[in-house]
Amino acid sequence: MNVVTRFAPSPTGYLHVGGLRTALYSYLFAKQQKGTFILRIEDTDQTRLVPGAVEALITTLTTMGLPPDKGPFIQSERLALYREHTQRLLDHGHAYYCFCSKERLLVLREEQQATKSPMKYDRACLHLSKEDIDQKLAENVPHVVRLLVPEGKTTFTDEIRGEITIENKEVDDQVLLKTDGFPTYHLAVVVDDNDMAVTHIIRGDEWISSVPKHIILYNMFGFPIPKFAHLPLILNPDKSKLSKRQGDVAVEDYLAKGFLKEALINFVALLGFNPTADREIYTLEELIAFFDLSKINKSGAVFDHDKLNWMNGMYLRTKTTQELIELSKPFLKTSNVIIDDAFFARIVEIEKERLVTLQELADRAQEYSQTIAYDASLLIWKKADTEDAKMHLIALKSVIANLDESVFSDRALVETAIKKYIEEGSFQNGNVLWPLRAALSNKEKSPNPFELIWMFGKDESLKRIDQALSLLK
RNA sequence: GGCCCCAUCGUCUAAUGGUUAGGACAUCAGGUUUUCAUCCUGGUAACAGGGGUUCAAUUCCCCUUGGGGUCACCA
Repeated sequence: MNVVTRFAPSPTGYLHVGGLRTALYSYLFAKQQKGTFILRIEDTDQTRLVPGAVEALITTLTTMGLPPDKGPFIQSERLALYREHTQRLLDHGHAYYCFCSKERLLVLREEQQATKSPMKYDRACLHLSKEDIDQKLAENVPHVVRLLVPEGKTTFTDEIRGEITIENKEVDDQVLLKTDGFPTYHLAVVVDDNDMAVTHIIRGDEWISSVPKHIILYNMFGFPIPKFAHLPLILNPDKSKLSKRQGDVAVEDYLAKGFLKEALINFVALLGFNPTADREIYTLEELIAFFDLSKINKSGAVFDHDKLNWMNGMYLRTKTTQELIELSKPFLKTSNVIIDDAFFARIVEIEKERLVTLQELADRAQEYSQTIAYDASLLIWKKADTEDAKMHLIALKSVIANLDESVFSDRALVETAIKKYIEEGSFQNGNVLWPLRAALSNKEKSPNPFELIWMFGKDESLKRIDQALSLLK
């Protein structure tokens, strides 16, 4: 049997990280089984249309390396299909018209809440006479079509959780077709998954309780029932369902902050699944090879930003300088950093190993291309004094001024030259290197002075030392 | 509240009817180093509780507790 999975988000305008993982797992499984990965847009709620959302979704999915094999199928373009199926249900008495107003439903719900009885539709419209119904229909009274949930219970086997049974009396007579003629999720999802021959429904845990409605529909239509795999939720640090209120949830936001798609994919893949338990870093290809629905965890996973940061740093460090330059271009642009290519290349080379995101590269570029305001006290090493710092900086000025340009081709050569000065004078490293580094960076923490000299070049280095010296009176 | 689901270090997780319960992130302490980062070494840290079953339970069963999800003409 040809495996078909689908990712079926509603078009909210961005891709939620939970959605990313759902899409990823669906993609991994389809690829591993040599099957088909479908994208379907669930836009049956006309009150929540977001312009451009479909395009944004496809763009993000594609840049994340998860392009669908088929689709996008747009539910709002398939209304006839849903109506047709609704009619079938009506004809067989599996569904019924409901003319109840929203006000009545609201009152009903409040009553049920007050009396602590089950929150279900009371089937007031189920026993309407044929004449009544025809008349209301003829008068265009607003109405919906509801599923007539049969008695009994519904059992299904989830690929991740095993057998689950829910009493049908717990299931509401779900609205299938809304007043506006659009289907609800429950109708559309069943009709479409069948129509598209989806074999494995991989989706979030929050859908588990509505599976009975779907199974009931599958049975009423006589459709074969697909496999279900409900993924554990991705959680906030407080263990609630990952939400906007507690940080970024949009994949686009992470991308914009300078997280790499590889890191995001890798990180999210490990939320609820552990391919081999002997390492943390996996390529997409490896994930495809190792993916196993039965090995997915049952419990929710907290989204740990610290680990994402670490992982992004790991991926960043595997990139070549040239790759990092390319990757950081959009960040330089949005941060309005104009910088010389060769200078930026050196910044990348040096900052590479202390990077967490690409945005930081743009930040560093900005800092290093600005003239700095000095904090004179920073120039003095804790074990030395002003006179000492001044003496060394003056001496170093001439050391650097006399360096051949060829020395600047290699960080190690710069280091050798400076170290030679230290050796010949039998100085302490700190006496020389601290003021030098501080003069160049005016930062308490920074790359070492050799790297800074190499990065800034002779002129800028001398200029910065001069500036520092002018403060040491 | 009804129903459903879940339960190993702070977090992500591995393993097993008999193990010193392993790894990673975070954290702490050392080493390297002028500082930071990297890197190296080491440490702290978990089987929610109670009953069973068993020669033996973290592992299997039950209960409790805790957490989560869901109860829309939203998905």
